[in-house]
Amino acid sequence: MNEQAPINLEYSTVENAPSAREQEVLSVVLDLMVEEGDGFSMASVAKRASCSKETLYRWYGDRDGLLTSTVQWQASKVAMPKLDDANLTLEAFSDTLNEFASSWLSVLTSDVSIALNRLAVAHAGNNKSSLGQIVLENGPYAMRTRLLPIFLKGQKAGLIDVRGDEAFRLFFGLVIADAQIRALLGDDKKPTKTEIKKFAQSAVEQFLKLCGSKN
Amino acid sequence: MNEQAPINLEYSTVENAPSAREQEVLSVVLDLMVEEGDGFSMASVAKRASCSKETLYRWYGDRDGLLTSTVQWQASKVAMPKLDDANLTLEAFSDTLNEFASSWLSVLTSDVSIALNRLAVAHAGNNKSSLGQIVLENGPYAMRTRLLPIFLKGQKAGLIDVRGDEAFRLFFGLVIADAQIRALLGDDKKPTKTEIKKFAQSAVEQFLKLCGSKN
DNA sequence: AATGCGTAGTACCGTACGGTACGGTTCTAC
DNA sequence: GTAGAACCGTACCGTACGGTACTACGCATT
Repeated sequence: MNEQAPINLEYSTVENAPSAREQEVLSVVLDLMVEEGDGFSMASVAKRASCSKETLYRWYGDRDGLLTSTVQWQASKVAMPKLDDANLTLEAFSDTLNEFASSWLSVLTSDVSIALNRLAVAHAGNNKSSLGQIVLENGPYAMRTRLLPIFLKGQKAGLIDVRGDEAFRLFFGLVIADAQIRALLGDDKKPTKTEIKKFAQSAVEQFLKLCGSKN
Repeated sequence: MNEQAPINLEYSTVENAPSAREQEVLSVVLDLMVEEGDGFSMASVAKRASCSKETLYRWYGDRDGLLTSTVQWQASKVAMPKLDDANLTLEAFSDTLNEFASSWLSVLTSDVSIALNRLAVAHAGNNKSSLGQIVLENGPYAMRTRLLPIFLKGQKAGLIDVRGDEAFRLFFGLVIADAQIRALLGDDKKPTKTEIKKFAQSAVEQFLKLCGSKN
């Protein structure tokens, strides 16, 4: 999914990590999602992955299970970014936020993330599966979980002054703004690398201006 | 699946306001969208609207035509907010933005809006229809078109100092933040009326703090 | 060599749904 | 009053797809 993973329990144990062959299958599913959205059939997966439908059903139970495994696998692939350490300068704090924001925007506007989020949004609408919840937990919630400690460090270092949940909402808004929903709706004007850099930098500046405890 | 709809010309012209009977049908479609997402069938529409499927196909050509008409009808219902007039005080400007923000957040987190956006996002993924474009134009783009004149007036009155497109992105982010995507993904923690008020007020404050030309 | 497991490939089944056809009824215009 | 259109209700058709069953084959262990 668009973001990283506070690791999925089913895959957090060693023996549940997908094998190489399974990863081939899941990778095919991701490709098909990007190409065709939710419309791809089990047969198309089997054909492109050179496996039988029976195998798909034995491994994943049903279509929803396959989708769920794919989403969780993708979530598990995003690496956890390392935080910065003890004595924190405004410079380092700002840089960390900046890098985080850039990476976040890049991921959210990537083809895979868009396809995954579209799928999750669609499934959240047909009360058919829990993909919406899964993406929600591995997307916005995970980002929040990751950012809060950073904000906390910034606050302890006296660099910002704001409650954590407000800080997250503010940071999300400044960084992402309308980029994600526009991408999901099919806006073809996707931000370029340089625009992303610019957005991120601007967002961090604004964030610090609003939350900075300089005054 | 089906390619082309023999689009009813009466609905493609300007004076295409749906009749009362048609509004009954479209209203049923909206209800079913909220209840079942994209999953409802033409038969279910016909049954609940007490009309025949043949009528649906005669009026709308195909399923996509029905969805398109519904989306456009819903879009046409959103009233244009009136701008404020000539000599502009900071107070009035701020109030206008505040009301706009509240209303915007309310709409975006309403059941109907969520259902429509889910549908549009899903269809933007299955390159099957142009619903994504339609919602994009009647959603973010329309909001932008509506806000830009307001920003311009504020700028001419010396209340803010920022380029229009940047102002829109900033305002969107501050007001909406993660509310819409969370709602689309099925987050059950929808903002209450009072939270919306608070978010809007806070967003406008922050907007003015960042764009205010007082310094 | 024989046995057995896992899987590819494919044929098959049931169902749901988009779209059409048609008989019967109501509304409208002349 | 009558013709014709619109419309309701329903039966029907074709197809696509989820899911299952079955066969054949590769490969390992014995």
